[in-house]
Amino acid sequence: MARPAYSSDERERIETDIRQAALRLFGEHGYRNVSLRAIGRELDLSATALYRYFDSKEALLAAIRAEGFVELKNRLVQVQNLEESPLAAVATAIRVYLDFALNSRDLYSLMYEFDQTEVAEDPNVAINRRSAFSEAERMAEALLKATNQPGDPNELAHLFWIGAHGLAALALSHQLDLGKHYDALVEPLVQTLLSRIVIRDGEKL
Amino acid sequence: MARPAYSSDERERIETDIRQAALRLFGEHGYRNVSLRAIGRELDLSATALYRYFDSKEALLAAIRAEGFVELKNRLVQVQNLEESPLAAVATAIRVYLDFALNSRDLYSLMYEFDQTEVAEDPNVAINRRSAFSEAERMAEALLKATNQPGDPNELAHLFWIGAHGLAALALSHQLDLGKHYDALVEPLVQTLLSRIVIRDGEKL
DNA sequence: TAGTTAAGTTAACAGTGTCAATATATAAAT
DNA sequence: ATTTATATATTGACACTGTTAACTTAACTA
Repeated sequence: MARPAYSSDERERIETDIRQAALRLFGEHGYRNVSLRAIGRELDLSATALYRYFDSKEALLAAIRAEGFVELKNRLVQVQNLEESPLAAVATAIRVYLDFALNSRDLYSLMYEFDQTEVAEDPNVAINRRSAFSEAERMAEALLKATNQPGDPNELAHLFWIGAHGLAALALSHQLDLGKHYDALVEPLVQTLLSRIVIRDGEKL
Repeated sequence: MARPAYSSDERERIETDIRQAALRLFGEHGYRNVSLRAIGRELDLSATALYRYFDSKEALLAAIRAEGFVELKNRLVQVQNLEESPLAAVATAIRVYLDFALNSRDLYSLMYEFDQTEVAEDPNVAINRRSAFSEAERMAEALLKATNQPGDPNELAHLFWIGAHGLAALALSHQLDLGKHYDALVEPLVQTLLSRIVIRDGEKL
């Protein structure tokens, strides 16, 4: 009996290489215009070899999406670990979210692309997306608790997410030059979102 | 010398038919999965005949996008004509925007899809998009004037747009079930956005 | 009637995602 | 050491894609 020629680590490494090469090419030329053959060429593999790692081109895209939400979640977790007050955490998180969207715009675009064959989202993507969002909920919950106010953490988290994503999406679809209007828009947006929370005297933003 | 066999009206009609058939198919199966042959089949035309009306499949998509922004602008204009107070106009406009996004979700998705070959947007799309946005600016300006407050109408309009689009985008990418949370989310969002404006006593929303 | 030309078709091209058949190499079993 | 099993990868093929060039058709004017 034969055993796998590749160790689990090696396999994972190749899988990651494929994801990264694909992400770069998708970002450069657009998902539609990147062929599996082109991805394979980048890694000295044939197009069909990719099928050992992903069921289809669409599945490869889903894997990239899923990993993007993991990365986003990690950054949001880190914010909570570093920031002390819940209020500061939320304000920083919104900036971190925007940095992620704008600096990894290829990845972020793929994560939120609407144009999917099926209305149903890839299950793995959905899980990781919810996992990232739950960090926003945790922050909202902490904020409500700290300010001693009633309110639904889920609803508040949605408001934050809506604001951050709305800003990012407009910036990415050429509707907004964030480089130019960053301070003029991000500040008021954060302030507006936080205005729903009564800030205690002396609390620092 | 021969003259066009089709009148200008007839040509425009066919062009519209193509756009509509393409939009429907794109919505059903996704842009990537709809071939020009499939669009032609729908209209009893060969795929190549479409090239008499659009330079490429991408140009057909751009035409659909452009027309979407015209429709959106028209609805925003209508809101201003019907609503009396600037405050009511803004609140209604946000709901109209969301209705448009959710009821014409295929069209709206195409309008805001990130995945474009070129970073440069189609010029015609850009013009119509700005034209729609300028209606939001007009409303913001009227609102500031009516409440007798300082502030940049452009910045305020951006905040409205960010909120509306952020909400719509999350709803469209499966992150939000607006049918379930419409009241719970749209109301607070509108309130939050309007909280930047000091509302005079007795003014009706 | 002849000439001009927009509208549409057909045939072909290079390139696509994907699958079946095949080769290659490595680890275990004999 | 040789055989055997099997994960990995390649090759060749399939139906289909967007697009172009060459061609046909039909309607208008001169």
